[in-house]
Amino acid sequence: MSEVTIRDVAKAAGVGVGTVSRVLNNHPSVREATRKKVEEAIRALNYHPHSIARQLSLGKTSNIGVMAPFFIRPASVERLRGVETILAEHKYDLVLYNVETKERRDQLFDILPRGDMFDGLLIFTLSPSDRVAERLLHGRVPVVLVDASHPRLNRVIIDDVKGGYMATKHLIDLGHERIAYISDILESPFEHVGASSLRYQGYQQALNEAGIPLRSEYYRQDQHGIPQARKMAHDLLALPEPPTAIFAASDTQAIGVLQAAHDRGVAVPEQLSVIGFDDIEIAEFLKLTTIHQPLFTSGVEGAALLFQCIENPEKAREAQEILLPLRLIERATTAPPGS
Amino acid sequence: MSEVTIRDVAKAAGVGVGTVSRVLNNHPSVREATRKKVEEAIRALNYHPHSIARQLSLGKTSNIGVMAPFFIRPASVERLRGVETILAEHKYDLVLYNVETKERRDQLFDILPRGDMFDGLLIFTLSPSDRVAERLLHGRVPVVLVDASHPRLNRVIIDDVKGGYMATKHLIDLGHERIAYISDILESPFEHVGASSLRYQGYQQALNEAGIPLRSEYYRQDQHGIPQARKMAHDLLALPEPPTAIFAASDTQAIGVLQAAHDRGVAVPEQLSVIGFDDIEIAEFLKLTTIHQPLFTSGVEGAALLFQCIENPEKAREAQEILLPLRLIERATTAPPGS
DNA sequence: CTGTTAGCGCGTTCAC
DNA sequence: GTGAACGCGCTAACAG
Repeated sequence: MSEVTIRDVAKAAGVGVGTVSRVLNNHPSVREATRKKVEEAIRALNYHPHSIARQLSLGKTSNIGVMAPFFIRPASVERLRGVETILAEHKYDLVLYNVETKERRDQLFDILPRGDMFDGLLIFTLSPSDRVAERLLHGRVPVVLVDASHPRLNRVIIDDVKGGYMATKHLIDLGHERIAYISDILESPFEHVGASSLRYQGYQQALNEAGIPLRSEYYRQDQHGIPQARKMAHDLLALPEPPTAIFAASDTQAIGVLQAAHDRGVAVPEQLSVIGFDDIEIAEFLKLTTIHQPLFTSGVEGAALLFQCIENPEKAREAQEILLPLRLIERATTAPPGS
Repeated sequence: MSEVTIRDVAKAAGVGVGTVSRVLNNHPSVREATRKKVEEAIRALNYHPHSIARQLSLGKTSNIGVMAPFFIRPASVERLRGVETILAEHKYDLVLYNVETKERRDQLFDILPRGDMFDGLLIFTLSPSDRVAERLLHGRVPVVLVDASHPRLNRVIIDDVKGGYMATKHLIDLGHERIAYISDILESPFEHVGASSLRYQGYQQALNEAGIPLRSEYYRQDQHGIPQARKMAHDLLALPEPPTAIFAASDTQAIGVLQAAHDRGVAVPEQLSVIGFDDIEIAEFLKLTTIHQPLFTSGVEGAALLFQCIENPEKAREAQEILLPLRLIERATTAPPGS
C-alpha cells in the first residue's frame, strides 16, 4: 500500500498526470466529467500525494519549526500550546527541536537558518548573538523570537527587569528587608537564557531604590529544577541571618523553596514569604504568590506574527517587538515579615 | 543566501555534482585532494544540502512522527522527553501531531499511515480501532503504540487494570470501605483513551474481592483537568455519606481533589485519603500517594522499539508487547479512615 | 577515482 | 480542457 503515485492514478483514470495534479489542487480548468473520473481513481487506489515530493516541487513545507530549550518545562509547554492553536488554524505541522546542551544549540543555530524542513522558525528562550542573528536574518525563512530578544529580529517578550522589580517591590512593600533571590545559572550563556539575569537586575534595582544593601549571600544560582531550588533554599535558611523572603526566578523553583521551608518547619508566609515567576497552572493550587506572564498568549502571538512574516516577507525585516504585560498575583505565600 | 545548490558547489570546486555528493556523504572513494577542494568550496559558499531534496532522493526523512492527545499533559510531556533522548542519539528530529478533537484524530489516522514526512510513527495514548490498526499495519512506516494497545501492533504499555486494583486495594487494606473513583470521561472513545476505564475495572475488581458493594454515586467522570476534578470531589464530599477515600485516575485530578478537601476544611489524610496515578514530578512535592508508572521510560522504550523496526522491517510485524512495571508509592495522603 | 545521467513524486508551463 | 516535457536538489548507478 501507499506506493501508489500520481502516475498510477493517471493511468487508472485514463488521463495525464497533469490532469490529476489539477484535480488535486482543484484547479478550475478541468471538466466536471474528468474530475469525477479522477476522483474515482484516487479513491479506488487510496492515493495520497507524497508530501515530500510536493514540498520539493512547491518550495513550501507547511511545517513550522520550533527550537526550544527544555521544552518539558511547564512554561515552554504552555507556550507550545499557544503555538499549536495557531498552527492548527493554518493547517501547519510542528517540527520540534529540543535543545538541552550548548553544542546542540549551536548546531541548530548553524543548520536551522537554512530553513528547509519548515517555512518559518520560532525560537523560544534562546537569545541569539549578533552573529547568529545575522545568519537568521539572511536565512531562507522568517524567524520570530519568543521569550528571547535581539534588536534586529521579530520578537514577543516581557519586561523581565520590570518583572524582577515588581516581585521584589512587593516584598519590600510588605516590609521585608532580608530578601533573597534564587535562579538558574546566570553565567552560562545557555542556561541563563537571559530572563533570570534580567530579573536579577530588577531585584537589585528595587533594593537600591529602597536603600536596602545587596547581600551576596542572599543570592544563589544552580541548574533549574525543584531539587536544586530546594537545596538552595535550605542553604539560605541555614544562614546565621536567614532571609525573611525569597524571590524565585520561576514557579518551579519556588516549589523547591516551599519544600525546603516545609522540611525545616518554617511557616509560609508567617516566617518566610515566597514569590515565584510565571504563574504556571499549579501555582494557583499552591496558592503561590507570583508574577503572571502570558505564557499561552506568547505562543499565540509568536505564531501569528510568524505567519504574517510568511505571507508578507517584508514584515520579516521589520524587527517588531511585541511586549506582553506582567501582573502581580497575590496569593497566600507572601505576607509581612514575622506576621 | 542559502539558495546555493550542489551544482554551484560543483562549479566552484571545478568538479561534478556526483563528487560533491560523495564528499557530503563521505564516500570513501574520493581523492584527498579533491575532497579538500570540495570542502573548501562548501565552506566558502556556506552550502548546506537541502534536506527535502535529500529526503525525496533517499526515500528517508530522518524524522519520527509522534501523534499524541493533549501533549501538554505532564504525563505526555514526560514520555516525549524519553522519546527525545533516543531521537537525539539517532540524529532524528521530532514531528509532533497534537490531537485535541475526535475529528483531528481521525484525520491523522487517515493521513499518517502514508508516512511521508517521517520514517516511523509513535502513537501515544490513542488505541486504534481494528480498521485503523489494519491501515497502520499496511502503511509505509513502522508504528509503535505507547500507552495504547492493539493486539496486532507493537506497543509499550502498563497493566492499567492492575494499577486500578493496586490503588483500590491499598485503600481497602488501610480499612476504607467508602471508596470513590473519579476519572475523565469513559464513554468518549476519544477522551477516555482506554486507561481510565481499565483502571475503573481494577477498582471494581478490588471492591468485589473485598465484598464491598459498588456504589454508583461514588463514581464520577468529567473532562480531564484540575478544576473539573475539584468540582467532582466537592460533589462527592457533599454526599450525605461521603467517601473516606478517593482514587483519582491521574495525579492531575488528584490535585483537584486535594484542593476540594482543602476548600472544605477536610483534613487529608485524617478525614480523607487520596491516591493518584502516574507519579508526575510534583506528586512528590505534594506528598501524594500514587501509583508510579514509568513515564519517561515508556518514551525511551517506545522510541527504541521503533528504531528496531525501522532498521529491521520484519520486526514491525511482530506486534511485540512491552509491559512496564507499576509501583505503589505510599506518601502522606493516605491513612486509615478517621485516623 | 570522477563526470554524466536517470530517477525520487509532484507542480507547472507550453503546445495541442 | 488536457497531455507531454521539464525542473525542484539530491543520490546512485553507470560509464569512463
